[in-house]
Amino acid sequence: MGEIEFSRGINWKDIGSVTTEKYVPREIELRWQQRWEVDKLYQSSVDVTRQKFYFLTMLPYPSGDLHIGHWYAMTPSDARARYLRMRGYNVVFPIGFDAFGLPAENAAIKRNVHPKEWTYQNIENMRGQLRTMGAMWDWEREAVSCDPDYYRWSQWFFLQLYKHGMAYRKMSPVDFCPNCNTTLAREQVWGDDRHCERCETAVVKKDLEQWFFKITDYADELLDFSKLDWPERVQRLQTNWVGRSEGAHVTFHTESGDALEVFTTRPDTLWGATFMVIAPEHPLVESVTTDRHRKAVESYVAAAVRQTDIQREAADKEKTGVFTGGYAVNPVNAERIPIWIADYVLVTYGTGAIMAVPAHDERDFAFARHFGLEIRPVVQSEDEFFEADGVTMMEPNMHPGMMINSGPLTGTPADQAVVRTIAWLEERGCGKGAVNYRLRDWLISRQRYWGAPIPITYCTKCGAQPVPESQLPVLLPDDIEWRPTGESPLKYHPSWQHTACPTCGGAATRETDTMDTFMCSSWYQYRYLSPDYQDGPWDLEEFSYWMPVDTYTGGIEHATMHLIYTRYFTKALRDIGILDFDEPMLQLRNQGIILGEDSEKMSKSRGNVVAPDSLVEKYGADAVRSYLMFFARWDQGAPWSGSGIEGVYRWLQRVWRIANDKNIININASRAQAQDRPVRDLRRKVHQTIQQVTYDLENFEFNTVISALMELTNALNTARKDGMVGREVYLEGVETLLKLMAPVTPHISEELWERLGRPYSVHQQSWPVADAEAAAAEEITLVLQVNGKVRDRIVVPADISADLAQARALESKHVQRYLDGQDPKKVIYVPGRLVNVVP
RNA sequence: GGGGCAGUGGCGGAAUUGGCAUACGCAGCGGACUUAAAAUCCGCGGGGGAAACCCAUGUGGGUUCAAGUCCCACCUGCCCUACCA
Repeated sequence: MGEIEFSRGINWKDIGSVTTEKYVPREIELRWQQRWEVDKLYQSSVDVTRQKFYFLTMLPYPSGDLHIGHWYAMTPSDARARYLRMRGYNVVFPIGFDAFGLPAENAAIKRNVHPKEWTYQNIENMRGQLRTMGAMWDWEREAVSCDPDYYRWSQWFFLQLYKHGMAYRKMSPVDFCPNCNTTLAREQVWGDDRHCERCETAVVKKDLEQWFFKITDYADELLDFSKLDWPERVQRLQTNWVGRSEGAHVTFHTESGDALEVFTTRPDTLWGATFMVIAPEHPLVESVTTDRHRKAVESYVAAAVRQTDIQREAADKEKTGVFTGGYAVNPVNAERIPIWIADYVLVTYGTGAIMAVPAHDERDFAFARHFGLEIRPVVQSEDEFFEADGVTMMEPNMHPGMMINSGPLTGTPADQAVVRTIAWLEERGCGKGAVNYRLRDWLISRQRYWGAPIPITYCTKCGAQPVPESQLPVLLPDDIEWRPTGESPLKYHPSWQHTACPTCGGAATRETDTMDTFMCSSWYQYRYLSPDYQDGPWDLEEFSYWMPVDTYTGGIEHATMHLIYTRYFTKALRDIGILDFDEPMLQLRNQGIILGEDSEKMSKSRGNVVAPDSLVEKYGADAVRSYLMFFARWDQGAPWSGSGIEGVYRWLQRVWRIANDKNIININASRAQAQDRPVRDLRRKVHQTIQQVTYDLENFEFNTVISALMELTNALNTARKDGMVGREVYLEGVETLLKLMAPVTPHISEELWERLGRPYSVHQQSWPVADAEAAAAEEITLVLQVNGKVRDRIVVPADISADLAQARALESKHVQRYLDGQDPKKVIYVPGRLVNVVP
């Protein structure tokens, strides 16, 4: 190891031009981080004379360790926030923790550490790790969702929703994760095997009394993205999630007179309904079933309910079902059609009952063939020359066509079929146009301890009663035993749930379920602005100045969870009158995912996890930050490369050298001596780089920010060696480079800025403005093509006229060779780029 | 089954409005410095060919003076969704 020491010694002796010490990132980074903090450099405050900018990145969950993915999400966002600050905006860039949730409780069960202790320890640890990034967080605004000061307002919002009829309790079949021992929202159940978003265990259905928010009231409004600059992909995911479909509600009647309503998108096929199917859980199962069929029906229903969704929804599963013995009457033609029960009809969608039109629906067709039911075509497609026939048809006809066999509507052309049928139904009062959504109300009850208690009490006399606002927060008790029973541990606390009814004062019990953590993260962007405010969820002065969020960044995995909930939440608060805008976050951008070096998803079990802490230790935060911006398109992500980071580290060392080099002082004495051409070339590069970096930061194209900065560094390095540009111009270049680097690599920029003797702080400088004249090329290389193929290149003045450019092109020997002495048929001139000669 | 995104050197990627394909970097090769190595610096770098040139952006067509970029079909990979009436 002594050899290394020795080699370091040689370094300074041999390279005469280097007269300063080496770049030791950790040393300068720690020093500047402390200085910025002492100076409160990044503390933001309301200033109505300035244009505000609220820049937000999704708040982290305090898992205990800052992952490289956090860095990837946060440092480019920080760079852009810093850039906007230099552009003169009053920027707020807050941070906090989404601190309630299952992992804390699982740690408690596994390692016998209190969830609270586990969470706060992790937060403390992550605060330290976050500080190493050198981001411009305003720590004064930090909010932690498990603080009573925070969840008090989560509970308060619950009460507001409750009072306005937007929160309700209902018994319903819900998704339950047997591993996490809690119910889940529809949004937290993923994949074709219907697994828990967190632990990947297959969910089961349970009938439970649960609390819901009426997000479905906002289904249509959630489809409106006109006020938002959000990625198409997120818009599409949310649109599909809401799943709006237009059609009609049609009321059939059972023979005993019960109304049996169905939803259909194809009312025009009503005359082709040959049977009905209701879900096994449908309320009419009991009454439509005849005694003769009761036994078969009961066993089918019991089996269906026992099955998981996975089994029921297996795509290639053969259709199953059972006849009830009952019949319904088709309102359009008074026909008597049999009522079946089948699990392909879902009780949770539409009305839980369908009219089956096997001639024009794949599922109904398969079912009808399987059970030998009638198939009656009622639509004849224009391109079908054969007679539609239910006995011979091989597959249902899904194509548009003219209505046939449809009584009074026979002959209606395809483009009017649906509209006219609905009008006809409405006239007769047996149906009406309707819209149905896939979206379901947001289930917020969780049978877990580590969450905000739902502020409701149950009184034997008065029923469910909201906890009075003056009694908030309903505190979580600390002394608790964790038993994964499928019920909230709060239920087993000896005294906590017993309380007095707020209405009659009699004995009452508290709701023991806690709230979904997505409730806490639906409004954190508001609390950040005044986290210590006691008289309301926020300080109106801060709120009205900063809101809404101008730019929001985070992962796309939240498209149909957090991002849909927080939009809903804002709209609900607007309608209650608590705030006055429609959307919480105006611009959204998503980062991609970093994979391990083996191109696999990073995981401890694969052993391919990249630890940011050790990278920072080795290369410094600035190198890690710039590498994360450089190595991939930010919105796409890529596999990590351990050797790649060496490249940006080398770049920073080169910057260090060119800015520190004491020869700067001697780089030719004056502008007079400096050579005109190299001066103009260097200045052009400097101003082109300003244009490029500005454009790229505006557009979230961080990888090309770094390559542009590298190119400028290379140009400065060449200029330094050639020694032909003069001190003044060289320094203009170095200073501009440092300012352009400041958002990306805040520490080294600040250090070198100071070493150049410039006034503190580089982060308080204004963003360089490109001089368009300096950036403009004087000479351009004109590409000469014949028939679109490059044959020659000539250097011409940038402002060359079209005529002259074409003339010069035709003079070229290489062009003439292809012309064979003939006049060209056509000559195309693209100014500043090329001449294409077509012979 | 349905929908979407992507495919460019050995690798990550660039090409902003249809106009020089491969910027920037990694890895590699050659050189300088060194007793040697590391570090650093300089240079080379899609494939074929002696050269003129030819061929290359997943494959095959098309539009155009000109296509990585636009259109059609297909292949591969990834993501979302899934009996949604």
